[in-house]
Amino acid sequence: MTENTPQRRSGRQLPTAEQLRIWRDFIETADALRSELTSRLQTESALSPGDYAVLLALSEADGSRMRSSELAAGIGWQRSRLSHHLGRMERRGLIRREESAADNRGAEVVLTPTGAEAFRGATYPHLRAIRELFVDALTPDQLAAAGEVAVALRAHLGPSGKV
Amino acid sequence: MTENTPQRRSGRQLPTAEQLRIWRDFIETADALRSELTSRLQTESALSPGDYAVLLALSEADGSRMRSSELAAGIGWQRSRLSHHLGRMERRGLIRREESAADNRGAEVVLTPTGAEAFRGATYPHLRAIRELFVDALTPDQLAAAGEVAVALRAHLGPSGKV
DNA sequence: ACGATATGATTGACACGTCAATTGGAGGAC
DNA sequence: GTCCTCCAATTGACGTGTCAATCATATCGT
Repeated sequence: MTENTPQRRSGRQLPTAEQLRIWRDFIETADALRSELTSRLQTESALSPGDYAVLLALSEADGSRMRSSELAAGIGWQRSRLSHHLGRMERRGLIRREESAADNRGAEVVLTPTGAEAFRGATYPHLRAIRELFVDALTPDQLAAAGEVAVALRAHLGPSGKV
Repeated sequence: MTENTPQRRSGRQLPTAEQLRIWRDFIETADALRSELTSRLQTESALSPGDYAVLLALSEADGSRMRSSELAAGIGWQRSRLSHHLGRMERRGLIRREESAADNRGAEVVLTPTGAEAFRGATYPHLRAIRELFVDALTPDQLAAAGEVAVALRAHLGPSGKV
């Protein structure tokens, strides 16, 4: 337990030390990246990644409005998460909630001018940050490889239907 | 804004649609992976990734005890985060806090038998899950590529010293 | 029409994370 | 010894995320 006993690589089920190192590099780097991007978005635009995802979906939506459940599905969130988040965004004036005409249970989420403005201001710096922190860090080959790795992982993960 | 206007690729600063797709695949997959692993750890061992990190560091420490600030540095957390987390773990009996003999300001974090037991029970399933979800999903080449991508991203990100 | 059930959305409780402010001892200058 | 400053750690406020429970409306079967 305390020594690095030579692995019986006869092939039971545990990753080797090298595989584990790669795993940690991978997941920690992804985290560091997400965290840096979050911090830039926050300081440059006063938006969280969640805010950005919601505003992006809304600004692409017909009439800048969506049914709450469609929005949740579109960005892959649980309804409960969206509901909490919309509450916070509504307090800040980024969105507004209206009753749905078609279904009295439903709610429609509407982009406010304030929200649209915040999104416009955030888009360019955000995309630039992605380019700086991700795209520019990799060679074209590495970028392609990253894409393939992601696809392979997702395929192995997702047959059960997760997103 | 609503049409996909042909990008002036004359090379300003924004990622192309393809680069953006890879970025999203990458970051969302990493998230999905983290989330699935978290969920397994939780259901199989009733531990969060944070708990696991703390218990791992403590169980490797001399005497199963560490100064709080060393622990924070070891797992790369802010002190405040650790403090909050230790509070929750202490309530569950996984660790204990003692005053440091050497420095009356300091605190020592001690692994309890309960905590040691929880960690023992969690280790094997957790490593197996990493193998199943990550290692087994990739060809050896892809695994190596994932490692290189992580290193390149970190290098580009970290010269300033982030972790 | 009416009761059972399904669905859209919200709520409450709680874990987790960050930031800023605070507490209280350590250590140096004098 | 007395300040002043530094440092370890905690605390409070608040945003974020999950899970389970709740509420109200729709909808289906009869």
